[in-house]
Amino acid sequence: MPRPHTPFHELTVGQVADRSGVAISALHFYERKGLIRSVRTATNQRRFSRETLRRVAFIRASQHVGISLAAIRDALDQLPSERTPTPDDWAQLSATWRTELDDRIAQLQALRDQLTDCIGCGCLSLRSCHLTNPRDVLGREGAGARRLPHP
Amino acid sequence: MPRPHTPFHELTVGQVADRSGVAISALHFYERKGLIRSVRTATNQRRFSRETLRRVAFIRASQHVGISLAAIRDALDQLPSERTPTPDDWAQLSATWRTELDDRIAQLQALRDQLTDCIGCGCLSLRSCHLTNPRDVLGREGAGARRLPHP
DNA sequence: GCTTGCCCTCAACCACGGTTGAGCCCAGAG
DNA sequence: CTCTGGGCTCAACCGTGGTTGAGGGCAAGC
Repeated sequence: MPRPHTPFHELTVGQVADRSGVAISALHFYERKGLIRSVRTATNQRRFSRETLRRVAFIRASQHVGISLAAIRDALDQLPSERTPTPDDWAQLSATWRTELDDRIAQLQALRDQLTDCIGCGCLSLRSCHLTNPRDVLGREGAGARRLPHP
Repeated sequence: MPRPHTPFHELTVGQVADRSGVAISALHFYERKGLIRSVRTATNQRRFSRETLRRVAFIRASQHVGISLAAIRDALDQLPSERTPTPDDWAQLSATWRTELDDRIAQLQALRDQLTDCIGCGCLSLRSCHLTNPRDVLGREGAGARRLPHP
C-alpha cells in the first residue's frame, strides 16, 4: 500500500478527506469552485496545506447552517491569500459571519414566536396576520432555486 | 378580460398567485408535490379553497428558514384532510414545528458562539477544537445535495 | 513484471426547487 | 367570429451541491 510521497507539512486529497470527513469528490468540487487551493506534485497530484483542514471545517460548519458555497467562498476570499491566516484574520472573518448568524437567528425566532402568537390569538383566520400575508415579512424574492436568502 | 367563473369561496390559480406572491408555476409544482390540493371545474381548471392561502403562507415561511418541501409536506399531512383545519389543528402542527425551530436556533447559536470562542481562546490552531474537528458536532451526513439537515 | 492502492480528468448523472416555452382549450367582449 | 386573457399539460432547462464511472498514470511490494 504505497503512501504517496508527502512532505510532512502537506496532505494528499485522501488524507484531507479522512481527517475532515468530506468525500474526495467534494474536495475536488470545492477546489473547482475556489473554496480551497492546492499545489501539484511533479506527477500532478494535489497537495494541501494543513490550513486546508481549517478551511474545510469552516465550510462544513457554515454550510450546515444553510449558507451557500458562493457566500462561503466570498467570505474565505477575505483571508490573506499568500501568508497563513492568523487568528486575527479568522477573527475578522468571524465578525462578519456573526452578524449574518445573528440575523438568521432573529429570523428563526421571529417565525417561531409568530407561529405561537398566531395560534394563541387565533389570528390564523385573519388575512392581516403576518403569517398568512407573509410579504410583509419575507419581501419579494427573485427567481431560481433557493432555500435560504443569500447573505 | 374574462374573469373565470368563480364561486365566491373558491380561488383560481392566478388569484392564489396574486394574493400569496407565489408564481403560478410554483403553485402547480406544490400541487404536484402534494403540498396543496385543488378541485377541478367542468373545464378542468383548478379551484383552491381560501385555506390554501394559509397553507402557501406556511410553506413559504417554513421554506424561508431552510426547511425542505418534503418536510413541509409531511407536516401539512398532519392536518385533517377532509374538514377545514381548526386553530387547534394548526396549533398541533406548530407545536412540532416549534421544537424543530428551537433545534435550529440552538445550532445556529452554537456555531456563532463557537466561532467567537474559538477566536477568543486562540484554539483555531488546535485540532481538538469543535470547529476544526466538526464531526463531534455535526455528525456524519449522507449523500446527495443538501444545504441543511432535514428534520 | 504484475498487482495493488492511490491519484488524475472528464463527462454523465442525481435530487431539489422551481421557470420557461410550445401547443392547446375555453369564455367573454368587440 | 375573431381576438384576448385567463387556464391547461408536458417536456426541457436552470443553478446548487455534489456522486459515479470510465479510462488512465505512477510507485511500492511480491
